[in-house]
Amino acid sequence: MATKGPLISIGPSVRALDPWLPGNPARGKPYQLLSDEERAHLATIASVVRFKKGEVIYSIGAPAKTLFNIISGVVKIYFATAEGQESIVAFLSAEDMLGLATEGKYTNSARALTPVTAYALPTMTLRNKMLKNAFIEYSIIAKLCQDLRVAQRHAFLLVKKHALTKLTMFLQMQEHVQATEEHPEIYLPMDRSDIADYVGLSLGAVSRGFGRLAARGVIQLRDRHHVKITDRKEFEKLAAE
Amino acid sequence: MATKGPLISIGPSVRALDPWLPGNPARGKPYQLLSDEERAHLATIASVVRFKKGEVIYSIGAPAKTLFNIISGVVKIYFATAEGQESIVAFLSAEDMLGLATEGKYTNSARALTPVTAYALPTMTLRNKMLKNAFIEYSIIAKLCQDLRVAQRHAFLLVKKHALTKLTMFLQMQEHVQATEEHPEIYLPMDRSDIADYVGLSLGAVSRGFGRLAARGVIQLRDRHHVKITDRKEFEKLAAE
DNA sequence: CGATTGCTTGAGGGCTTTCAAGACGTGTGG
DNA sequence: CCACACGTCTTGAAAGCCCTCAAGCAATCG
Repeated sequence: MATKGPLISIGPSVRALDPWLPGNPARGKPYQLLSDEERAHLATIASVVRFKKGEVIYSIGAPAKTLFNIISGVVKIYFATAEGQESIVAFLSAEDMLGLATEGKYTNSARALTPVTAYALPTMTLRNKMLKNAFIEYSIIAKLCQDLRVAQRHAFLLVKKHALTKLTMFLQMQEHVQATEEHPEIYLPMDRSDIADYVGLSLGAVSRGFGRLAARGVIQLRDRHHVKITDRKEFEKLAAE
Repeated sequence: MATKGPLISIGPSVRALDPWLPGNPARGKPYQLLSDEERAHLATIASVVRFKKGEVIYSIGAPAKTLFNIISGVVKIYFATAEGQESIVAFLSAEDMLGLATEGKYTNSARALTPVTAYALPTMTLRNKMLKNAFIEYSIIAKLCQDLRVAQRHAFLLVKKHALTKLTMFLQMQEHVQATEEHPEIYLPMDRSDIADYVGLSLGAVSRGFGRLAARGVIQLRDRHHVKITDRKEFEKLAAE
């Protein structure tokens, strides 16, 4: 975070892989698609907003006046059914965009899981900018392709039948997004209930699942939010079902 | 299909809802985002290709030299695990785009479920065109937002626990995409096995599920590929879980 | 018209879900 | 700083649903 501070302060950040260009500067890792000038340009129409832990950022159906670009913190995107059940679509963090809309209305809801700082971009201003600046658009296309792949992987996870497979795949995804390797511990900002809603299990099954993984020596739980993988071989095997 | 023929012959088609513009010419239905000139322009770099029923259109990991835009027919997009299990990501038909890639490699596989006709657009040419033409890009952004919403709805379906809920939601989605109302029958081009792979059930559970729905009088099966909803109330209730 | 593929239906087993009670942790107020 | 109270998590037992395996049946294709 601290190392990214100065970079992010330039303006909104869109980090992704180019859908079509083979090979890239960062050897397989998402990289910044916007130039410093473009980011500074976007910064002129953006404002910085903050949300407290647990605060609702926007609700499904509300007028989508704003597109958000996360600077720091973690956000969950979710659907809420009338019966109070909620299905979590994604967990987003720094450099992700949120505020997916259709015809000017948000198509899902968002809530801060930790204190969140973000750029708020007025959609209509942004839309006008985009229609004149192909580079900004291209970066958004790349990001959307990325989001689509993540969503497909999520669906792939949800199809799995065994709780341990779902959980290990979930941990894989979290580990992957926290690209800070050399840091052998995975941080889980969300609570058990959120994990359950994301992987499609009951709260109890998630709890039992972590317990079984720990008992087998596959993972180690420092506390409820910090996991370390202690048997990589078995871990990968479970994730591959 | 026949009615769309002449329109489509103009060139590639991108039909979607504008993410941010509230209200639209077609009152809530996806509409053509490209002008006739832009479509004709894209047609100059596109070629028309055909695939037989069951034919593989592209495979995961292969160089993504082509982006496809379906003219007619139905395609399934899927992941295949090493163990032969496959998870279906989406069913696509006329006016949809396929060929999602990352760094020049396809990130999933595609197969024709029916005979398919499509425009083939060379990705590198298209990429260059896009970086110069913001309107083409904007239409692709709108389409990607649409795809993302569909993917999220798919995930929402996959979380459901009961077979009947999954099946009725699936039928709802099919009914919705075949916007040809006044036509009280839903056409299912895919086989039971594909449905199973899409909704995350076993083949047997899908078969039993359709059987139970028919027995309850909720649906009526003319044959394996044609369903009619006979009890809308109960149908909606099941879909809402 | 025959053969292959896809679909239906059956029975048993396993895993997760539910429902519920108790342990843990955290945050607040005294 | 401690104690309490609330929310979160863990753990337990019974029940339900779907999965697996398998055999018989329909439908499609050559």
